[in-house]
Amino acid sequence: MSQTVPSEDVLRANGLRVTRPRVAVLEAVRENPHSDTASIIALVRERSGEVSHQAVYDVLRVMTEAGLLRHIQPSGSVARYESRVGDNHHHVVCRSCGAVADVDCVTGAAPCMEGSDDHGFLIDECEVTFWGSCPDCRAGGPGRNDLEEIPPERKGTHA
Amino acid sequence: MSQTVPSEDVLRANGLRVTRPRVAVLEAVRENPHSDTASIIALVRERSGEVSHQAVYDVLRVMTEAGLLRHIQPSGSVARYESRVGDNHHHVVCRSCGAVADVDCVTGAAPCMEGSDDHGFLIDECEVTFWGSCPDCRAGGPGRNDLEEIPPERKGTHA
DNA sequence: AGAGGAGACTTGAATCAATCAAGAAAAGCG
DNA sequence: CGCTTTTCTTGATTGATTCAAGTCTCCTCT
Repeated sequence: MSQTVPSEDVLRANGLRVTRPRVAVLEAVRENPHSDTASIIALVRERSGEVSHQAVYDVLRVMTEAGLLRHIQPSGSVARYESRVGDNHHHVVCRSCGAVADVDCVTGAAPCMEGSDDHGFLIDECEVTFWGSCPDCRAGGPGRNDLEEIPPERKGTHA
Repeated sequence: MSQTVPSEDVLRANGLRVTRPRVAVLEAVRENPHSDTASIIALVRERSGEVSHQAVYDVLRVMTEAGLLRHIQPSGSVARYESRVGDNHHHVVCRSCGAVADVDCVTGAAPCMEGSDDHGFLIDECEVTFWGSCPDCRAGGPGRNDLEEIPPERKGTHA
């Protein structure tokens, strides 16, 4: 896996300068996929001492534009980042605690591009988000955060 | 279509009190699908005189919980609402101007529920967002807003 | 029809993610 | 080794959304 390539090399290979904040952000996201910005800032500071929040925002934007990171933002959530890019995967989000997990899309190569009328849009990406409850929340288990229950806006869609 | 049912009746039928702000919000969203909250506030005030922004937020939340409205929020966008609920439709969003259009999902009844490993999540909804450019933006036409080009975070997904 | 009470609205302040701006620091080049 | 450009820091600001307290009004029950 490319996960073993040192972050410094990844940065250089993508034409990005190697700085302490950048290395720290990349490693934080690699090790903690789907983290939000606040968590990433905390992780970066643990790892690398004081770094301004602005630097983290800048780094996340630059690395996302470079294709090193992917930015996701389920409804009602703040921005989250992951280092798994370039493949064909989607996400499942827990309505109760906001937990996110990856879902490979196995239904053929382009299952969702078969939508009917595209209204003349030129489509380049299909993003799929599954909503439900995670194992911990269903069990009322330890992983359950005391977030407000996120209302299922329209249950039964596709089910 | 149910579009012809008076908004007052729709509210009553769903156990919601009939008030001036509620009627105005429902009609505004019916006539302007995919509007954001600020636009809805403006439309409501045109239609019905001064109404507090808080009232509009409250009404939108209550009507969404009641299943009368659906709330969508593509990455990087503010909350948007539509009155088309209960069916199996998705959205295509323009990266340049943010325009949203409806897309029926015709690939069988539950095309996207066939994701592989669901990590133990109990899934109740599958939300699909297509990203691309709308006809106006491709033409550089009059519909083009001067929004910053939203970077395609990972082009080619599913295409 | 009128009163009571729960629910809805208004006003005004607060929160919080995210962005903007200007100057200081440092990465990488020659 | 110094220069130039990019990046980082500091501090302020924006803007959507939420919170809180008080007033109003829709609906029901008599």
